[in-house]
Amino acid sequence: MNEKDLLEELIKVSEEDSSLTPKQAKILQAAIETFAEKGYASTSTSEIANKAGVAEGTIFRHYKTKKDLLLSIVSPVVTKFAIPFFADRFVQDVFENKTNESYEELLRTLLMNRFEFVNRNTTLLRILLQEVSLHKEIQELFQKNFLEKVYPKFVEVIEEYQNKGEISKDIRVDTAIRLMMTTLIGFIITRFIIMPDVEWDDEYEIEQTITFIRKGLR
Amino acid sequence: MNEKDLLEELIKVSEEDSSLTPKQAKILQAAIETFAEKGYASTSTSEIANKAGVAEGTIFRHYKTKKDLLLSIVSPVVTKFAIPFFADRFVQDVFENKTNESYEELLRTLLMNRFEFVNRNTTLLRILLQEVSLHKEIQELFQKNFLEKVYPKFVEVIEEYQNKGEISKDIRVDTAIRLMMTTLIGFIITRFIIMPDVEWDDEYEIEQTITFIRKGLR
DNA sequence: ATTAAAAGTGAGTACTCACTCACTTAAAAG
DNA sequence: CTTTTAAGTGAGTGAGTACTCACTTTTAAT
Repeated sequence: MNEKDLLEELIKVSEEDSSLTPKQAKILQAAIETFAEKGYASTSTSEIANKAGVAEGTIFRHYKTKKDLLLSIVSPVVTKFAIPFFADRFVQDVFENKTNESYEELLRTLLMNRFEFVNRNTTLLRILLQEVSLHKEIQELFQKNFLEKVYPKFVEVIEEYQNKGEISKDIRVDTAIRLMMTTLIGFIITRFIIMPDVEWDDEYEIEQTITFIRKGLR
Repeated sequence: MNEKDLLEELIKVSEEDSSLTPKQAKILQAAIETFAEKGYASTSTSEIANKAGVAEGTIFRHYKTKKDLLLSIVSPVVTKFAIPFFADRFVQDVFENKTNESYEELLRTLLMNRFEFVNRNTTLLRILLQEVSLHKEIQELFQKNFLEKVYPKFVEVIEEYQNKGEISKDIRVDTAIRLMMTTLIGFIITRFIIMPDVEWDDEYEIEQTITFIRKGLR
């Protein structure tokens, strides 16, 4: 049901201009399902072809290698996960001092934003987490996006709210970023990857997580 | 250099009574190195045999299947990571109300204890993290150890310190455990797996992490 | 010294792997 | 309608793959 959602999202994302053929979409869908279930290395191209209802050669018409197929799935997830961290209008306003809102609102927006993203793309995140440690191409993508897009913005935020007195000046900026991010990401991974089957009171957990960070850094 | 440490630790652990032959130790060492580097599925038994200086058949003399070899490496890590969470004497004292120390000391002991363990066994943790999502045998081991060994102890701790007024009673016990654990584990994984190459002021980071949790849950 | 059990070997087995290529079919361009 | 380009096919290929087994060597027990 939400399989379609994520595929649509990927289709939109992975090929900026050119659109995919129906068979190519089928290949992506089959690859995503199988990679998530058995891992990249244990998935054979013949299995993907079978599941997609396509000849094996068709895969290699569109993707030079099997690894190419993996990267075409995983790369847009990395960038999409990093970039919109700060694409939200409210967040941009905060950065440009257009609001006097406390950073509680910033945290909430940030967390809910990424929460929804992962909720819609759990399968893709699972593949990403499984493969990131084995493929340096993915690691480099991660590093590039983090260093260029996410990290500098976080430094701004922390420093600004240190000046406003909402974050303690006793804590180093890098340490504050680390604590904030591991709490946010730790929550999302626990919620969707480690324990997706238990019943979650999402609203409550989100609020408690925000409070935890606020009080922890104060 | 610390490769020997971890192997020795594993040897002690993996075979409770019987000792390993030299060749079997070589096999384990080679398997650990290669699994960590390329992942379990992309490592061939012939490669392990080569690196260990052993005939391929020797591997299967000691381990029924390749997966058996993986589990013999990973299983003791799971239990060793979970059990001594509370094996430390001080921590036991705390549980049995033999001390009036604040839970700041509990947190510090807990964190430093696990910090040192992972420091000595980073390679093994890397393999564990890589493979846990693909092998339900490992997942079950995890779940069993967590539910039986770690979780109940954590419930005790949280409730006790809620009564002592060091942890807010407004927060659900499960939520407090989640926030505490993701912060601790998030730090350790960031420190040793994600960013092992940057220079860390470990003492500082440990203290800040403890302060963060304390203030966050208060 | 003899026997029995365990450890070690490496060629062999049946099978799977990612990838190729000569070819057919469909779509787009002129 | 004709030509060009792209999409799709599937049998074929050589290089592995995990694992077996008949055999040799080493160790331990009597």
